Amino acid sequence: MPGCRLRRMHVAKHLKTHHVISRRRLKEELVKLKRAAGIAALAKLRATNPQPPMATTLDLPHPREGSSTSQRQPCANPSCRALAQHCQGLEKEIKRLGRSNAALRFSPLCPHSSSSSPKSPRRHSSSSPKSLRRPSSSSSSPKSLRRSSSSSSPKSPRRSSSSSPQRPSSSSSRPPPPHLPRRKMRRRSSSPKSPRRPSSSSSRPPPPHLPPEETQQQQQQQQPSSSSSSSEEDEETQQQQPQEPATPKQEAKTLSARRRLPFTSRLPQQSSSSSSSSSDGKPARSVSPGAPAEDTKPKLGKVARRVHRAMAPYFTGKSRGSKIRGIVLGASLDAYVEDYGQFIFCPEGTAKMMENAVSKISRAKVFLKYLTLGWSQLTYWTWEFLFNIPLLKFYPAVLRKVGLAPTTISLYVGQAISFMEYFRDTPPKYSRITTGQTVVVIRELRKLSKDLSRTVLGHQALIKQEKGKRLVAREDLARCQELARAKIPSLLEDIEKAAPRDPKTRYRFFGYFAAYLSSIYGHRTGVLTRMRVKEVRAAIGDDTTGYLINVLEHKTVRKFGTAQIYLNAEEYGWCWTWLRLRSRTVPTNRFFFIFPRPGGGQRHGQYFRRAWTEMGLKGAPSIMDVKTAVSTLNFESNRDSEVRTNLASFMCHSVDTQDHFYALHRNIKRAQTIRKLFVCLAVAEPEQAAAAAAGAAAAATTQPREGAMRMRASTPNLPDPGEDPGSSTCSNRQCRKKIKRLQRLNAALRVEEPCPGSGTFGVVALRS
DNA sequence: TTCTAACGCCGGCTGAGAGT
DNA sequence: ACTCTCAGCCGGCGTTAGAA
Repeated sequence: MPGCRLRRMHVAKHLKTHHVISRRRLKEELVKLKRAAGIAALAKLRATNPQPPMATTLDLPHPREGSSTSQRQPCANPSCRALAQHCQGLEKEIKRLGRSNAALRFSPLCPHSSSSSPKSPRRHSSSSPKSLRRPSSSSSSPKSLRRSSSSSSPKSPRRSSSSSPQRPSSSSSRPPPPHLPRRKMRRRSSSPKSPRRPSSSSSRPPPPHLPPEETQQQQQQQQPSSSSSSSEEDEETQQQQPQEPATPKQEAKTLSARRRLPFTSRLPQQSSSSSSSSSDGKPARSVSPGAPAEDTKPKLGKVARRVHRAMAPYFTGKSRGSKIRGIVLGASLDAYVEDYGQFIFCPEGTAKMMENAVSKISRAKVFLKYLTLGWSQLTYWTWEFLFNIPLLKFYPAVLRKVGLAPTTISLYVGQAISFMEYFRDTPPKYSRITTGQTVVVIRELRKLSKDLSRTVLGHQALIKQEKGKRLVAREDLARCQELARAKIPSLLEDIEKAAPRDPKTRYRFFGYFAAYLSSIYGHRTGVLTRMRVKEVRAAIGDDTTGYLINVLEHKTVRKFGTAQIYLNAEEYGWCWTWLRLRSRTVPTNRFFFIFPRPGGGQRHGQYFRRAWTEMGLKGAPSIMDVKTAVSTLNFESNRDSEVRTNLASFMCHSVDTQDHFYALHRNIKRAQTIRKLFVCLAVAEPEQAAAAAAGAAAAATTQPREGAMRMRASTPNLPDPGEDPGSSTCSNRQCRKKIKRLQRLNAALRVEEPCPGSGTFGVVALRS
């Protein structure tokens, strides 16, 4: 007040002492002071660089305002500045849309401009009322958000879009938000020939997320869409295109992709028709149901297709990696994901584990990106987008559609669960999603994961089947050993003759040495690449007994202890020669094999393949293929379970694992033998059938699982299938009889007679 | 009938090879 | 450098059988 220099806390009380001013003036002054205090508080808050960034721009100089605000300094927070710019863009967009809306409202082609009244019926599932709560707008305060959500009845939930923040959600003057359910109702109620309403759709803001009821309905309505619906949808998506929330610069690279986001995309088959229909305002031409090429592909719901189109750009291109890593979710989400990354990051882990952690973060980003599709970026910070169960259900389907293998899809879902659990335990400060909702999301993801596991099992079987096609032959393994043994000494000589740091000869030696050791022991690549110099130097033994190298760092060290490599004197001599030459290469680490990066697994594999080809052996197997071959030979050659176990253990995996993943002994030959036994069971005399059953049991034990072994252990009278049945000294008469029968049957089956008919072989064999 | 230990299956999760 | 995908252990949980 003029003349008043008093500074005290209770200004309102003090002003009452100024009896000369009117009540009205007093009120005005108080409002001014409150506003100034509020703006000062906002500026103070902005200075702290808050996360999530402030939605209000009240304390910032506004371009349209005059000197009153221009005196204030612009915010130093980059997120706030970006936000302010974004808001400006949106305001422009609103203006532009307002103009086009006004133009269309008075257009003669818009007979339904009045039909967009809020009274139009809407259908909404009431299964998840919380999910129907929509964040209202970008610049609306949290209060307004709550108001809009609470004011809208469950039956008519609505969200004002990011592009029209000023519009009150209950305003009857504006066109209603484009609720797809309503659209569906319209479709049902109107005849297929009814003209569509470009005005309402064009002026409508885009739906910020996929409404659950739509996804459900669309899931149910998988049949080819009618011409009107498809064109309508198409037109709407086209018109909503410019209203997609802005994304940071990294996403600008995928701008073209973003333009194909759900609700912003055109269906490929419909693009031409849509443009024509929207231009002349007539219903689009019908699309032949059989015409689309997509009919031949695995079917996805409409929503899933759209989401797939939005997600696909992140999974395309030569390098699979870089795209999903570059996903930007906005300041609030990115900050949270960063925290999550710090949580899963293992500082003590290997380089590989760190890589895996990076991938895991990226997958969490994919999950978030997926759920945020269609939402305004300015409302991400509420995290309400997470609670979208119907959309969640499409997650595996969309991942499958972008070309991920079942195992990877399972991993994606599993890591989404991990992320959600972290979210449940550490909810972001401003999250509006309740713990109950988080639990529901996790439960849903677990269900998805469980359903996927069935597919994964089938996939694993297929993978193993594929491996069978490229199984390395026993002869090739033997030849590999022979050739590598002959070549390695000369390679070492070459290294000695070559320039000190010449990598060419060195890598050839690595390849041959890896081939040699792998073809003998079938170790994983990691055992060789992680073998340290000191471990080779510390090998146990001497020239007469040979040398044993214990490799400490490998994948299954916890279960099987050190991986062992036994070398004879000559082989160990190669190692010493290499260690002598190794120092000339200026090694950067303490591993026996030197690669640019510690480990260097993939390079090792390349050198191995190169050596394999140089030796003139068949195919181009990986080291894992050789491991598979060695495992298979173990199963085929060793019927003694103890020997098998020992060999498997030396390869640092269990017999079960070997049986499950590696050993390809369940081949056609074995199946043929078993079939013969079945045929015998069917056609032979009861006595012979019993013997055949015993034989079948023996044949089946070529895949001895632990259970089977236990079973045998509990029935000591039965001979081991590997040993000669006749050698059994069982005192049981019945048993001896049985064994003799078995002997006869085995002898009969050994007669390799052609089997022209499916059922005749057994008979012929038995007769013989 | 209930409790408990043993056993085996299967899901979860991590490590690592392969590919780009 | 990063991701995809396969490999493979670990632990939870259901089942079974023996003991109380």
